[in-house]
Amino acid sequence: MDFTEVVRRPAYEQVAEQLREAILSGSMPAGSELPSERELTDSFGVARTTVREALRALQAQGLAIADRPTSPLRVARAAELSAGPARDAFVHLLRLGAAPLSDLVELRCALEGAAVGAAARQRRVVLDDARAEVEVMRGITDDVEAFEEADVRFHLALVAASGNEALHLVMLAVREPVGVHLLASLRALGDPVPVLRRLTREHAKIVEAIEAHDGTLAAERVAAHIRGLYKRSLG
Amino acid sequence: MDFTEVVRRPAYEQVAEQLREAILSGSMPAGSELPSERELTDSFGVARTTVREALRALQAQGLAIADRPTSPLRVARAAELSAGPARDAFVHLLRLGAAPLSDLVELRCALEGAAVGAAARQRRVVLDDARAEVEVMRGITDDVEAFEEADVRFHLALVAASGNEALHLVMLAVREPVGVHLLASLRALGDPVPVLRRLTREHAKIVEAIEAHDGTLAAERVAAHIRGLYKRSLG
DNA sequence: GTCTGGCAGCTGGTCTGACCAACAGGCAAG
DNA sequence: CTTGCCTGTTGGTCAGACCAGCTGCCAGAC
Repeated sequence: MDFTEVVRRPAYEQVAEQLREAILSGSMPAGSELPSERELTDSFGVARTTVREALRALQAQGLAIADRPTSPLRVARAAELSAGPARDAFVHLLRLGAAPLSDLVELRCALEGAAVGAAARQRRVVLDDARAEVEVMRGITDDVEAFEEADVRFHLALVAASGNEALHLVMLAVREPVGVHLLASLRALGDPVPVLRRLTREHAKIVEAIEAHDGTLAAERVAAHIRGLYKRSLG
Repeated sequence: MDFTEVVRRPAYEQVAEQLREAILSGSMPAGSELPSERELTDSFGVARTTVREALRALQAQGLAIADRPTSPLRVARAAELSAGPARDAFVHLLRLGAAPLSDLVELRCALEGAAVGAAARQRRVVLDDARAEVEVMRGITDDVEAFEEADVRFHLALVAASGNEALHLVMLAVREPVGVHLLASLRALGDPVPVLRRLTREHAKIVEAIEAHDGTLAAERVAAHIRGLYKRSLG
């Protein structure tokens, strides 16, 4: 006889599973409201506490969203999913992974290199946001905090221009821990002005390469730019 | 007067937030057990139902894990995060249509390209695992399932050879959602034998390039290999 | 001595029933 | 037509209870 191990799945998990499948399969349209907790209690034949635990799980995964507290949950739309918990998953991953800064920088180079390559391949690239941030940076002289913020927006705009949501997601997650170190490096500079000027020029050059649809050149420039940024931190 | 909107955060969310921060900050080491629900009830001064809702959220995010049902929760390890919620995030993204498969393939190219590049730069590369998998694939004729499994191990070995933990973690998450489509493509083949042969040769060529410390060539070969794999799926 | 059985005290899983605050709608008095 | 109240619904929270499964201890049987 070969017996098979007994499986015990908690009720809240089964409830969550069914709801999850209903959402992902599209039988509950994005944006529509979920049934009230008391209704679900009847539908599944479990107590409200059980239903609530299932809902908390769905909420944490970003498949269900509460616009305001105390308002009924809605099925998440695609865009909301990537903006919220999906990004958190990678933020948590990188924080718990405790990867050294050099690894994160390497990862960032790979992501952004691929992003600008993809952006350059597009027939019509939307780079308005990126260009706008370059202008912002041109207007900054020695305010490293403001510069760093513009820098974040610039690089995210680059990745957004690629139109690749997966790249964008991971980029969002990796940008944060790495940005902290950048800011520290900039702050440690005696005279930040020439450095900020140089970085701004590099940004402009990257945009130029993408506009010229030269993906290889753009990728090279991005990689050089990023590695240069963290050279000091990495020693 | 400029008033600021009143913020109301549910108790379960605040409990989850505190626990999450404790986990991510490392004050609860990975693998260690969380306090029992009744202890947390006392610590936070809330009812057990509230604590449980917070725990369900952490569990859904993958930060807390129950080995068996009815066993106390433990703090997750990084690898478990990439295998769990981060992977699910991609799966949900795909199913909800927030990102096409081609985006994930593109991401995978970027990650693996960077990985083999980094591996080639190392003075002494450890490619034994990758080579072993190539041998396994050489021994397979038409068993696509076994081939796919060896393929997974091969590509993970490549990324592991780069020594970059961040790349590895993200790769773990993206590999499976993408692998499902690969398997479907292979199954759809009338005669898989010549295809598997070709893929095996490509794998061997990639290993060769890394051993020759030619990162550029290795990256090119990896990218071509991966894109070729999914050409059918992408149409 | 070792092994067995059973008890006691944990844990998580679930339920019941209750109360409150916030919101939406209807309805009546101004 | 507005104001204001009343009511029913929703989510948020609580207290208390019970069960099932696990763990460790200890006494009795061999």
